[in-house]
Amino acid sequence: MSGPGNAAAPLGPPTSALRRAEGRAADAVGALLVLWGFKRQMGRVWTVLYLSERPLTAAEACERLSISTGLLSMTLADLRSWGAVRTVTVPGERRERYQAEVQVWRMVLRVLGSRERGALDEAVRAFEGALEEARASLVDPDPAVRAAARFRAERLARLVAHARGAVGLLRILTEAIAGRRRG
Amino acid sequence: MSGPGNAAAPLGPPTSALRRAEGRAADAVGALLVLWGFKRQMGRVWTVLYLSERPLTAAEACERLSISTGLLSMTLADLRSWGAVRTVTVPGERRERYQAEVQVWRMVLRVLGSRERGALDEAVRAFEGALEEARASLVDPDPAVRAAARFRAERLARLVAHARGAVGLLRILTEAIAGRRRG
DNA sequence: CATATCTTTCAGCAATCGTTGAAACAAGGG
DNA sequence: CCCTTGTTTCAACGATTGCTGAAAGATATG
Repeated sequence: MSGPGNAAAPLGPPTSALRRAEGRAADAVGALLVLWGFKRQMGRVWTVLYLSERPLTAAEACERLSISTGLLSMTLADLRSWGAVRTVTVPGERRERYQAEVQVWRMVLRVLGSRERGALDEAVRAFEGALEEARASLVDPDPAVRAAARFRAERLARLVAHARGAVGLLRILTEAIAGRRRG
Repeated sequence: MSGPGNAAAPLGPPTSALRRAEGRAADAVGALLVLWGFKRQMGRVWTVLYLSERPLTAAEACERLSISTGLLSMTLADLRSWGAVRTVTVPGERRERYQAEVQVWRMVLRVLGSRERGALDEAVRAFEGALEEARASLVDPDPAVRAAARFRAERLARLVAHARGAVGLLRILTEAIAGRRRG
């Protein structure tokens, strides 16, 4: 009991064009996720699972991606927290297997609907706080300060409006596509 | 000739509630941009300019943000390359002044329309390349390999479709809001 | 052309982030 | 209960990124 592929299912070809294809796709998704402020490995791991016809074990995924089990474990935790990967337990099997969420749009929108939503909410709070402080200067003895306060209050109000607008747009998008079939 | 505020216009209050408000808003925007894979200082610099009733000099911006002129210069280069900041030259003035793009939506969409567009195009190319390689294995002597190739080819095709769909959605969004007034 | 003022570039340091390998932890099976 | 197998956590290290200060590059002025 040592080879990477064992009992349960005949493993794919150890090194081949298919592996290269997997690697390319995985790196492409990884790069996309990095651009969007996520971790590269989240994209790579998800992709390898997505391109597998059956749930993979940790060892298999590590081997295909050339990463340590520690990193894989942490990355899987991230992915599960976004609902991008599910853990599958085969009845008589000891080790767990991991399976990619295949409904891509739904997954992406769920992330937008929570991560971006949270960030935007926080931004709104910050803008509103800043707006409060700016308004406090509307009654400053110095007229120049009052004028500056007016201007900043107006711009801060616009920032609040924009952030609120983005939240609204986000809600529309997520709700619109929430009630659909297929991913 | 040394104080941060000089001739041209009476400078705002050196330290005040308004400055705190600016700082809060700047940090909030910075955090948002980081989340989206940009540099924090891009958000901070843009915000300070956006909240100023007149274009600021480099020295003023550095002072408000507590960053070096070197960093400011690099950040301004980034911002200009995205069209988020304009350089303004006052007639008899030696030093330049910087002014924020105030049409926020337009600005955001221009960025999405180029940065994300480029990244997605690259992803599409990678997926298509991977798909080619997978298809090469469709004629493998080993039936198991052929089956694996079929599965991967199908999934890769979906990835291509999704990426293309995203590009399309992006184009719709940008074109839809490109022909609008206000930012 | 020399000088003064402002901007950009960049080598080097600082801080952050990513990754491994090993230890701790969990969950059966003898 | 111990041993085996599998998973998670985490300290330490390495790579990447961010920032500064100083030097080089511009540009106007005398």
